[in-house]
Amino acid sequence: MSRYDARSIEPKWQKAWDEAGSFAATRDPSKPKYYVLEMFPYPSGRIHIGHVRNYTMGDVVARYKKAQGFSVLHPMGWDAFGMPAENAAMATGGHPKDWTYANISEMKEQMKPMGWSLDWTREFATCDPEYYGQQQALFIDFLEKDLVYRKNAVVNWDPVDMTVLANEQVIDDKGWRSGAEVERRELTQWFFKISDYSEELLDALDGLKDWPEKVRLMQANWIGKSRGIEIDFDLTAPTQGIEQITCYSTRPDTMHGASFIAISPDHPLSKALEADNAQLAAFNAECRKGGTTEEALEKAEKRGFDTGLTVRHPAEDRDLPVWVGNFVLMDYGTGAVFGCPAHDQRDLDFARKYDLPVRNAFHMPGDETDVGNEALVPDKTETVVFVDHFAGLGETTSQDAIDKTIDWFEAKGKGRGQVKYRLRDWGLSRQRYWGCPIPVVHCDACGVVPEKKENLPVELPYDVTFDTPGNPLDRHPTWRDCACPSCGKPAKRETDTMDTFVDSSWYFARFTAPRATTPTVAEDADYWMNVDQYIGGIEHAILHLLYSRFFARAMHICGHLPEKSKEPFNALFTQGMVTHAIYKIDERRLRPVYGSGPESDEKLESQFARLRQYFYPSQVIEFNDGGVLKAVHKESFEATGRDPNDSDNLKDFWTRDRDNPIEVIPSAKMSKSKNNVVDPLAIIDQYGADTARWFVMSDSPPERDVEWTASGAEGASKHLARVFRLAAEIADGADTGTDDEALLRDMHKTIQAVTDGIEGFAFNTSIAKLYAFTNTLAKAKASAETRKAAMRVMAQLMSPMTPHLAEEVWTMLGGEGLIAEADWPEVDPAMLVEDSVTLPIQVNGKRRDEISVPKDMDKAEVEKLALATEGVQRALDGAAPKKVIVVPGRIVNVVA
RNA sequence: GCCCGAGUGGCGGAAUGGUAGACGCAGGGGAUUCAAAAUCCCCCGGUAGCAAUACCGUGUGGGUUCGAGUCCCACCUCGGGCACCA
Repeated sequence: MSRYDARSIEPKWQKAWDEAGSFAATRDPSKPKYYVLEMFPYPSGRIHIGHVRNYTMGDVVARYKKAQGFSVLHPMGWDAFGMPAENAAMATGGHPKDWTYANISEMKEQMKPMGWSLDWTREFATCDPEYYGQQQALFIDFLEKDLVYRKNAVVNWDPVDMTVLANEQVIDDKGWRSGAEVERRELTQWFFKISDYSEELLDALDGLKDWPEKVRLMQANWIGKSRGIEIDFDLTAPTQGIEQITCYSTRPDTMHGASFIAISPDHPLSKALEADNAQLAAFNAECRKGGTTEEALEKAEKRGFDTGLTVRHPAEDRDLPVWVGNFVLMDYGTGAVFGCPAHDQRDLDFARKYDLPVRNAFHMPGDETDVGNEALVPDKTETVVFVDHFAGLGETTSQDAIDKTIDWFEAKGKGRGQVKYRLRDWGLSRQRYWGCPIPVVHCDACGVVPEKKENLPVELPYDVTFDTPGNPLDRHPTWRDCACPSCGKPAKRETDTMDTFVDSSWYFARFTAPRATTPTVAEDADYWMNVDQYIGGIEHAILHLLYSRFFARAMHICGHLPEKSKEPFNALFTQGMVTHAIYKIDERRLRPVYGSGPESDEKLESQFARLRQYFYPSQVIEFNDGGVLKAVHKESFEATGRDPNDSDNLKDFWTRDRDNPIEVIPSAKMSKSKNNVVDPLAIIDQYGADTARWFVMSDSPPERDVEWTASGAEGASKHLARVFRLAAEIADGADTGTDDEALLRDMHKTIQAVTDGIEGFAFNTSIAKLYAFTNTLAKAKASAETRKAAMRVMAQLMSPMTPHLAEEVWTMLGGEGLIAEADWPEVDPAMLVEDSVTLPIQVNGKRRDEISVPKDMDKAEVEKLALATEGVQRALDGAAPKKVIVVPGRIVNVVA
C-alpha cells in the first residue's frame, strides 16, 4: 500500500486544475455568480501564517461555492505601494520598484504551492502603471464631480530631517531617525469629501446585515453623529475686531455649570492675541509640538493659558474667563468649548489645576452633594435633578434636557441646534515617492489643472535616489517640470502621491475587468459585483472599509459602478490576527549607548539601534528567567561556543553582552516592522500544503486571535495520513458488516454539520466533525459499497480544506472527474431524524440522571419516568418535588 | 485618554438559556515489534473516595431565571483601532 506523500500528490493536482482551467472566472449567464475576496497582501516578500489563514478561509468558501454550482470569482493581487519599499531603499540603496517586484515574484512563488483556487490571470499590483493610471483617471473624474478639494492640514514635521513623518515614525513625540521633537506643521493637501457622505454612510450600515455587528458599531462610532448646539458668547470687551466666541456643545443642559471658555491654540482669537502677548505665543508654540494623532493629543497633559478676557454667560447674569487649552481641537466643532467641570472629568481636572469654580448643573435625585474630585457623569437616560436651570427644568433626564435647552436657546435666538459628525474629510496627499502620483499640474496662469486623460498614466520616474530624506519627486526637475495641459506654458507637476488607502479602495472593482483601458467595464462590473464574501483582518474594520464604501459611491457617481455597488461588500468576515512574540532589544539597556562617545557617534549609534531593534524568531534563542521570557541573539551566542541548553549560560550572556539583551513581548500583532512574522514555508516543506491548510483551519475559531505555536502541525499531518490509509483500505476492502444504515445516518449528519460550519465561518467545528466521522468510518460495520460511498463523501467534505488529498482519495474510490468540479453532497433530511432521545434529568439545575425516551413522548409520561429515576430519588431524599419542568426533546428539571 | 472586542482543562477550543469541557494537541498506561518508528486500544478539569458518588469549577464580584459559559450591572486582564503602518 502506498503512503500519503504530499510532495508528489500536491503538484500533480495543481497541474490538473491548471490544465482544466478550473479556477479561471468566466461570465456565465446560466449560473449564479459568487465573488469571494480576501484582502490583498502587501508584498513583504514572505508569506506569513496570517496570509495562510486568511487565504485558506477564502479558498474554503470559493471551493465550496463552486461545488454548489456558482460561477466563482476568486482573484489575487498586490497592495504594492507604501513606505516599506522606501525604507528598504534607504537602508540598502536599492530601488523601491525593484524591491517591490522582486518581493511580488518571491511571494507568488510561495503562494502557488498552497493550492489556493485563485484566478491568477487577473493578478495585478497597485504599483503597475496600468492600475494606477486608471486610479488617476478616477481622481480626475472625482475632481470634475467636486469630490476632491485642497485645504490646509497639519502633518508631523521633523525639523532635523526636514521631512514629513508618518504617525508610526513618530515615537514618543520624536522623529524615529533624527530623535528630534516633532512639530505640527500646516501644508496644503488634497482631500476627498467623505464627510459629505457621513449621514449616508451611517444610515447604510443598517443594511449591511451580513457584516459583523462590532464592525458596524465601530464605524458608527467613528462617523460619530451628535446633536448639539452652537452658542454665541459675547466678549465683555471686544478685541482685535472679534466680538463673539462661538462654542459647540453636545451638553447644553450643563450650561449652568459652565465656569470657563476654552479655545484652541489655533483659534482665530488665540492667533490674534499672540501678536501682543509673547507668553501666549510661547504657550501656543509649545502646544503645537508633538505628534498629530488623536491618541497623542488626548494623552498629553491638559494645560491652559488665561487670556484675561471674559465673556458673558448667555443665559445667566455672570461672566466667564476665556482660556486657551491644548486639548481643544480646531478641526472639530468650532474650536471653542465651554468648560463644565462638575460634569466632565477633563474639565474638572483642568478646573482644579487652575483653581476655577466648580458648579453642579444637576444632582442625582436625593443626593445634593456637590462634586469633589470626581465628575458626576450619569448616563443621559438617567433621571437627574437640575439646579436653577434657566429654562426652568427640574427633575428629568439629560437626554430630554438637552433637547429642551436647545429649543430654549433657539427661541431666544442665542444658539443654533446642530448635527455634527466626527468623521473628517480624507486627506490623501503624501509627501512620498512610492505611491500613485496625483495627476494635476500647477500652472502660474491657470492654477491647479488636471492632467489630460490621454496623458495618463503620469508615471513615476525611475531615476531617483533616497540618500536624502524627503520626497525625491520634489528634487526631480525633469519630471517635475512640464507643460500646462490647459495653456501649454511651463508648469510644475504635483509632487505629492496618494495615500495607499486609495489604492485599496477600488481594487475589488478592478478585479472584475483587470486589463480594461477604463477603470471598470459596465458588463463585467454588473455581472461580478458585489463582492459576495469579503474576508480580512479586523484591523481594517474602520478605515479601509469606510474609505472603500465612500469610493464605491464616488465611482457610482462617475459612472464606474452600478447603483447596487454603492455598498460593495455584501458580507464581511473579519478574521482574528495571528499573534506571535516580539523580540526586541531591551531599550533600557540601550540608553547608556547614547551617552557614550562623541556627538556624531552617539547619533549614529542611536540610529543604528533604532533600525535593528527587532529580531526574527529564527535569530534568537528564547529562555525563561524566573518567569520572565528573555532571549539572546543566536549567532552571537553560538560564537561563544557555550551550551545553549544550559539556561545559566543564556542568563549570563543576556546580562553581560551589551548588544544582546533581548526583551520578549508575548502575543503581539504580527507586523513586518516588528519582525515577528512566522514563516509557514517550513510546515509546507515538511508536511505539504494540505497539512498547513488543515492545521490553520482546525486550530481556532477564525474570528479569534490566535497565538502561533508550531505544535499541532504534526497532529494534522498524522490525521491526513490516516485518512489516506483509510481510503486505500476501503478502496480495495470488503464488507465489514451489515449496519449500513448507522453509517449512512452519521454520514448525513456529518454533511449537515460540515456544511453548517462552512456557512457559518466555523471551520474549526467542520473539521472537528470530520475527525469524528473518520473514527466512525474506520470502525463502521457496513458493506464495501456503503463504506466507499461514505469515503467519497468524506473526500468531498474535506475538499475545500485539503483539496489535493481529496482529489487523490476521490480518484482511489472511483469518483468521476475532478473533485474540484464535483457537486457538493446533499443531505437527506430523513436521515437526520432520530426516534429516541436521551434526556438529562436535573434536580435544582444539577444533573442527577438521564433517561432514554421516544422523541414524541408526552410531558406527563416523561415527568413520571424522570421522577422514578434512581438519581432523582436519591437527590429528593423522600421530599416531594415542588415543580417539574419538562422541555420536550431537551431536558427535565425537578425543583425540590 | 476615547471607541470596539476577547477571557472555558497543561494547550487550541466545543456548547439554539437546557448533561460544561465535543474534536484535536500534549501527557499517562497498554497492545504490536528482537528493538524502534509507524499504527491500534484505554485513561486524562480539581478535591475526597477502593468504588458508587459527592462537592467545587467557564477572569473577579453581584443580579435575573426552574436552570447562566451564554442574559444584565460593576470591575480586572489582554488584544485591535484612533484618521500618514498596511
